[in-house]
Amino acid sequence: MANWIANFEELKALSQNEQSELLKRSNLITVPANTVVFGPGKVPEHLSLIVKGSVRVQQVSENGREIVLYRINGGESCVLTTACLLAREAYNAEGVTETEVTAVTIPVSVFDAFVVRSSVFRQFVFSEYASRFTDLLNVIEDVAFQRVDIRLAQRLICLSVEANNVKTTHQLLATDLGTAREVVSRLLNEFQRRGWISRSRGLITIIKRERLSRLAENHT
Amino acid sequence: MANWIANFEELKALSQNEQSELLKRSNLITVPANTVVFGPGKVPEHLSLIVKGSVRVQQVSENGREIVLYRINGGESCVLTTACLLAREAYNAEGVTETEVTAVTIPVSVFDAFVVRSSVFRQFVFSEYASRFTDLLNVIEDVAFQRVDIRLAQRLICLSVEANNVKTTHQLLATDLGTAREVVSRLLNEFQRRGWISRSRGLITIIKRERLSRLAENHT
DNA sequence: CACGGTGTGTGACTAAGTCACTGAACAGTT
DNA sequence: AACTGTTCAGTGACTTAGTCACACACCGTG
Repeated sequence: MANWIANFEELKALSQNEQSELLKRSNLITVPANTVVFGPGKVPEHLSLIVKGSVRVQQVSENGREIVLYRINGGESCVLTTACLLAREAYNAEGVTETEVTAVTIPVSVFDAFVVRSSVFRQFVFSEYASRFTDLLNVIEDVAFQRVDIRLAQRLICLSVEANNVKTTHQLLATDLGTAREVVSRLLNEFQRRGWISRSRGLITIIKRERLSRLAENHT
Repeated sequence: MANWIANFEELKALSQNEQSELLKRSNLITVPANTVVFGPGKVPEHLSLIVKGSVRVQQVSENGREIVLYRINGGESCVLTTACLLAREAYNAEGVTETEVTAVTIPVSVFDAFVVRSSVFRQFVFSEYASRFTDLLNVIEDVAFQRVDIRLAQRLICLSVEANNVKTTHQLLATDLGTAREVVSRLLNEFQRRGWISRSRGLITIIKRERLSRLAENHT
C-alpha cells in the first residue's frame, strides 16, 4: 500500500511531483473494525482519506436513537467532517469503522497547500463536499417523506446484492434508517408473513427478491 | 451598495487589491421576493453571495410535501448548492427568495482564482461549507428524533422574537418543519386550547411566551 | 354581492414511535 | 452438562404523526 494514491480515481491526475510530495507529507494508518474514529470529544486534527475499508458516520440523539448519515468507503475522504469539526462547536455525529480500515492522514497545513497548488486536488475536495451534501439530502428526503417499510426493503436489497443471506441485527437496520428497533422487527415480521424473507438470530434470508424490489422501487 | 464586501464579515480581511478585483469581476443583482432562484431545471452557473435579504432552500418530495433545509441571509453564500448543482446529477432542492434579495454573482473561474490566491477567501468558503453542513445535521436530528410539537414551539418562538404577532400560514410552518399542514393546524389548536396562543387567518399571536419556551427548551 | 383562490377545521383511518416487558439464543465458565 | 450474563428478538398497549376526503370561512376583485 505504498502508493495509496492509486486508490483515488480523482487524484491519479496529480503530477508525479505532487504525488510523491503528498506521499511524503502524509501518514498511512490502520484501524481495527468497530472503532470510534471521531465523535463528540474526539476531534481529529487531520484530514483523513480512506484507502480501504468503510467508515459509518452516524448521528446520535439524546434519547439514544441513532441514524446513519453516510458511509465513507475506499477512495473517499472525510473532508466534511473534518472541516466541520474544526470550524464549529461540538456536534453529535460520530464515525465508526465497519471493517478494518486503512487510511491516510494529512495535516491541515498540507491540505491547505495542496488546495492552493493543485487544481486536481481542489476538484477532488469540492466533489467530495458535493457527494456528502447529496448524501445528506437523500437522508433528509428519506426520513422526512419516505415510508419505513419501503426504506427497509431498499436497505435489504442493497445489503443482499451478492448473497441472499444478510448478516445483521434489527438494531443495526434501525440505525441505518433512523427508526426504532421494534419498528424494524415488526416490518420484518410482516415481510416474513408474506413469505418474502425468513429470519433467524442475526440473519435474514431473502426469499422473494423481486417482491422486495417492487416494494423498494415501485412503492407498491 | 457599491462595496458589498463590507457586508461579509469574513471577507473584510481581503487586501485592498483583492477587494477591488473581486468587485470588478463580480455582478450585483436584485431579485424580487418569492422568486425561485434555483432548482431542478434551473441550474446556476455562478457562485452567489447574498448581500441583503433571505433565500429559503427547501427540498421537495414527489407527493408534494416540502421541508426547509436552511436559509441563507445577508453575508452568507450559496457555495454548497452551487458546488452540488455543478458537480452532480439533478437533485430536487430549490431556492426561493423570501424578501427582495440583493446578491452578487461570481463566475466559477473567478471563484477558483480567489480560492487559490487568498487564504481569507478560502477560509470563507470552507466555513460556509461547514455552516451549511451543520444546518443539515440539525434538520436531520430534528426530523428523525424530535417531536413535532416541540419543533413547532421552537419555530414560533424564533419567529416572534421582535413582536408577539407572527404573520404566517399553517402551510408555511408545516414546510419549515417538514410535516403536514393538518398536523400543524391540530397542534396550534392544542396550543390555543391551553391559552398559549390565539389564531386568526394568516396570523398567530403569542400569549404565554414562557410556556411555549418551556415546551421548546425543557421538552415539558 | 357573487366568485375564485387561499387558508383553516375535522373525523376517520393508517403508519410510526414508545414503553415495558418476556423470552430465546449464544458464549464463556465452572 | 448446568449455570450465568449478554445480546437479540417478539409483543401488547398506547401515543404521536401523517394521510385522505372533505366542509367551510375569509378576502380581494370584478
